Amino acid sequence: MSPSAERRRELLSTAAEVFAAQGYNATTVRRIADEAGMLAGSLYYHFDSKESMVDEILSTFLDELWAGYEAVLGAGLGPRETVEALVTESFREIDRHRAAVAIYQKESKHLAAQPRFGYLTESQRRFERAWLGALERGVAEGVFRADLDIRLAYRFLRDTVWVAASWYRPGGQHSPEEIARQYLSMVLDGITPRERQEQQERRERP
Amino acid sequence: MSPSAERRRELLSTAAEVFAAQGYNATTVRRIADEAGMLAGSLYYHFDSKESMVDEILSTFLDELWAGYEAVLGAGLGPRETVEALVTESFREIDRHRAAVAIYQKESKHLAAQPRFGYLTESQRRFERAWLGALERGVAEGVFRADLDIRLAYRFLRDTVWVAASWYRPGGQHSPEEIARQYLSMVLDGITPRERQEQQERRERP
Amino acid sequence: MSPSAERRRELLSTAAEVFAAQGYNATTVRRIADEAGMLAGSLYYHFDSKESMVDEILSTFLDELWAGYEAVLGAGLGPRETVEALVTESFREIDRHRAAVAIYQKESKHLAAQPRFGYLTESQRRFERAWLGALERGVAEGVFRADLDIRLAYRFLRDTVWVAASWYRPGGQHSPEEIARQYLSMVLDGITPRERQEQQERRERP
Amino acid sequence: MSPSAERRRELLSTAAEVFAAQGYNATTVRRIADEAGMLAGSLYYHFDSKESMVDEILSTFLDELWAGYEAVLGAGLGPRETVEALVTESFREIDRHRAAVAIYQKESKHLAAQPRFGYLTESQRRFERAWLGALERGVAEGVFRADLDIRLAYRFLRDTVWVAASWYRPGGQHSPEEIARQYLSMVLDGITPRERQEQQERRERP
DNA sequence: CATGAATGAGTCTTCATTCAT
DNA sequence: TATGAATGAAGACTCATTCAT
Repeated sequence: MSPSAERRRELLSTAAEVFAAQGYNATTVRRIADEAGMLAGSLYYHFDSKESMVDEILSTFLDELWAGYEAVLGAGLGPRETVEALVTESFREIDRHRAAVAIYQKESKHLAAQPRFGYLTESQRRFERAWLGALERGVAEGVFRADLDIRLAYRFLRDTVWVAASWYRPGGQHSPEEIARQYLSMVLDGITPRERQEQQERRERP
Repeated sequence: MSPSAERRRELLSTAAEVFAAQGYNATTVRRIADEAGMLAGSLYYHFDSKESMVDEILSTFLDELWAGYEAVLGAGLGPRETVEALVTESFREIDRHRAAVAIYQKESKHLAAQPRFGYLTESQRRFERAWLGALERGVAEGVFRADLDIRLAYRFLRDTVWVAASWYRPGGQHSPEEIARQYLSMVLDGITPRERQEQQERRERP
Repeated sequence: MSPSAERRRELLSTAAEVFAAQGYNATTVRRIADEAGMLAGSLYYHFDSKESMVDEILSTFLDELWAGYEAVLGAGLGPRETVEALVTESFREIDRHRAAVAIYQKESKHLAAQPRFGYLTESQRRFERAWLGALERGVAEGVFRADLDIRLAYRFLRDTVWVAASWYRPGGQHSPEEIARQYLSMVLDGITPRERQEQQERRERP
Repeated sequence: MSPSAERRRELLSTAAEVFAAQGYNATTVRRIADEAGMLAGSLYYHFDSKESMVDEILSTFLDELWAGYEAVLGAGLGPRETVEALVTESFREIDRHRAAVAIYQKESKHLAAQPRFGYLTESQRRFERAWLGALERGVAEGVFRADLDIRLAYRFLRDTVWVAASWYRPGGQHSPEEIARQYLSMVLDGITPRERQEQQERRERP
C-alpha cells in the first residue's frame, strides 16, 4: 500500500470514530481535522467532501461485510448453521468495523435518500433476502418454529445483532465469538431453561 | 385542556415526527414550522428553543413511560411475569409515542451530555436497575437460565425491544400486544422448536 | 387631562425609564409592556411604534426644556447670571426628566440621522447659540476669561452639566439647586482656593 | 508583529470605529465586515463573537490606560500635579483610543452586567480610588477648596474629561496636551477672570 | 502536503409589528 | 382596550468548501 493510501486510511479511521461518536451531521470537518492534527482545509487534499468520507467508510465496510456473508451463504450450510454463521460473522464485523457499523446504523436511513448512497438500500435488500431465505428454509425444514411471524423474527434477529455496535468495545471482556454464542443461545433456545419451558407448555396447552 | 395547551401539543407532535424522521440535528426549525403551517419564527411564540422542544417531547414521554413501568414494578409479579409485563408495556409505549421513542434511541446519547438532559441518564439508570433486577431474581428462582451473561442478556432485551420503534408503524398489521407476544415468545423460548432443542441438546452433551 | 391621556403619560414614563436604563436599541417593546403590566401587542393601541414612543418622550422633554430656557434667555440677565440661570434650569430639568435626559444624551446622536428627529439637531443648534452667545458676551464684558478657547469652554460646560443625568437620582442627597451651585462654583471659580491661585500665578508670570 | 496579529489589530480598529459611531447594539457584524471589506462570516475566523471584539477593544484600551495612570500615580507627585498629570494622560488616551473611549463611555454600564466584563467595574473602582485619593490629599494640603462636595467634584472631573471623547477628533486643531491645558485651566481656576472673582467675593461675603 | 484566510449558504433566534377576537 | 397568535425581516453565528501560497 502506498504511503498516501495509508494516510488516507488513517484519516478515514479517525473520521469514522468521530462520526460514530457524534453523528454524521453533528460532526464538523474541523473536528475531524483537529483529531487528525491538521487544519480543516487540509482534509480537502485527501477527500472531495465530508460526504465522500462517509461514503468511503460505509462502502469499504459493506464490501468486507459482503465478502464474509457471501462466503457463508455459498458454503452450502443448513439453515440453522447459516444463521449461526451469519450472526458470528456479524459480530466479527462489529469487532473490526465498530465505528462503521455504528454509522451505518444511525445514518444509513437518511443517507440512503441520496442517489450516491443507493448501495445502502441495495445492501439492505440483499441482507433481507439472505436472512429471510435462511429463516424460511429453516421453517420449511422444521428447524425453526412455524408459529412465528417470519418478518418479525427477521427484524428481531437483524436489530438484535447490529444494535450491539452501539455498546460493543473491541478488546472488552467478551470476544466477538463469545458474544455471538450467547446471542445465538438466547435467540435459538430462549432465556427460559428447558425444564421450565416444558412445565409452561403443559400449563398453557393441557 | 386549554386551547393553547392543545396547540402546544399539536406542535410538539409535529416536531417529534420530524425529529424522528430526520434526526434532531438535521431537522431545521423551519422544516418543523413548514410542517405546522407557520413561519419558523412563529414557533418561538410557543417554545423557547429547538432544544426545549426535544426536551419537552422526551420528558413527557419518559414521564408516561415511568408511570407505566412503576405500575408493573409495584404489582408484586414474579420475574417472568415482570419481564412479560415490561415488554408489553414497552410496546404499548412505542405504539403511543413512536416518534419520541425513536428520538430517544437516536439522540439521547449525545443529548445526555448537556446538564439540561440529565434526566435521560437518570432514566437509563432506573431502566437498567428495573430490568437487571427482574433478570437476577429470575435466575435466582430458576425461571431464567443461569448460564447466560446477565448483562449481555439485559442489553439484548433492552435493545431488541426499543429498536422496534425504528420500524413500527401504529395502526399496522400487528397490535402492540401481539408484537409483544411474539417477541416474548422468541426471547423466552427461542426460535428453535422444542423437539429440535432436545435433539440438539442430546447431540451437544451426549 | 382625559383618562386615556393619563394612561399614555404613564406608559411613556415607564418606557422612558426602560430606555434610559437599557438603551433604546437594547430595549424591547415587550420589556416595556412587561413593566407596564400588559402584552407587547397592546402597546400598539396607544402608540404607532417604538420610535414614536421615544419621539414623544424626547419632544415633550425638549418642549419643557425650551420653555424654561426661553424664560431665562428673555429675562435680560447679564452673561454670568445667564450662565448661572441656564445651569440651574438644566439641573432642574434633569431632576424632572432624568430618564428623558439620559435618553437624549445616549441616543440623540444616532436618532438625529432620521428626518423625523430633525428637531434634535435643531435643538442642539439653538442650545449652542444660547450658550455661545452668553459666553461671548461674557468675554466681551470681561466677566469671563478671554484666554480660553470659547468653543472648548462651551463643550466643557454643556457636557459637564448634562452628563450628570447619568448618575443623578432624584430625591438623593443634593437638591438640583445645590448641585447647580456646586457645579457653578467649580466652573466659575475653579477648584483651587483663591490664595493658591494667586501664588500659582505669581510663580508662572513673575 | 506577525501578519495575523496585525490583521487582527486592523479589524479591531475598524470594529471600534463602527461601535463608537453607532453603538454596540446597533452595530451589526455585517456592517463591520463591510467596512473591513469582507463577509460577515469571515470575521469569525478571527474572533469568537461580536462580544469578544468589544471585549478585546476595551481590555486593550484599559491595559494601556492603566499603564499610563500607574506611571503617574507612582511618580510621587503632589495632589495638584497628580490631577494635572492624570487629566493630561487621559486626553492622550483619548487621542490614541478615541473609539475605545467612546465605547467605554456608552456601553460599559450595561456590559459590566456580564461576568465576562467584570474588569470594567473593577477598573471603575480603581479609577475612583485614584481620583478621590488625589482630591482628598489636595483638600488636606490646602491646594484644593475644602468647601466643595468631594464626590461631586470627582464626578465633575471624571465626566468632564471623558465625555470629550464624544466630540474629539484626532489631528484636529488642538493637540491633546493643549486641550488638557485648557480643561485644567477651567477646572482649577474657573472661567471667571481673577479680578472678577475678587469683586464677586467681596460682594457675596462682605 | 499543509496553512491561512476567506466565501456563501444556511441555521437558530429575536423582535417590532399586525390583526382577528 | 387588551389578548393571543402570528408575520417577516433581520441578526449573530456555523460550517463545508475553496484557493493562493
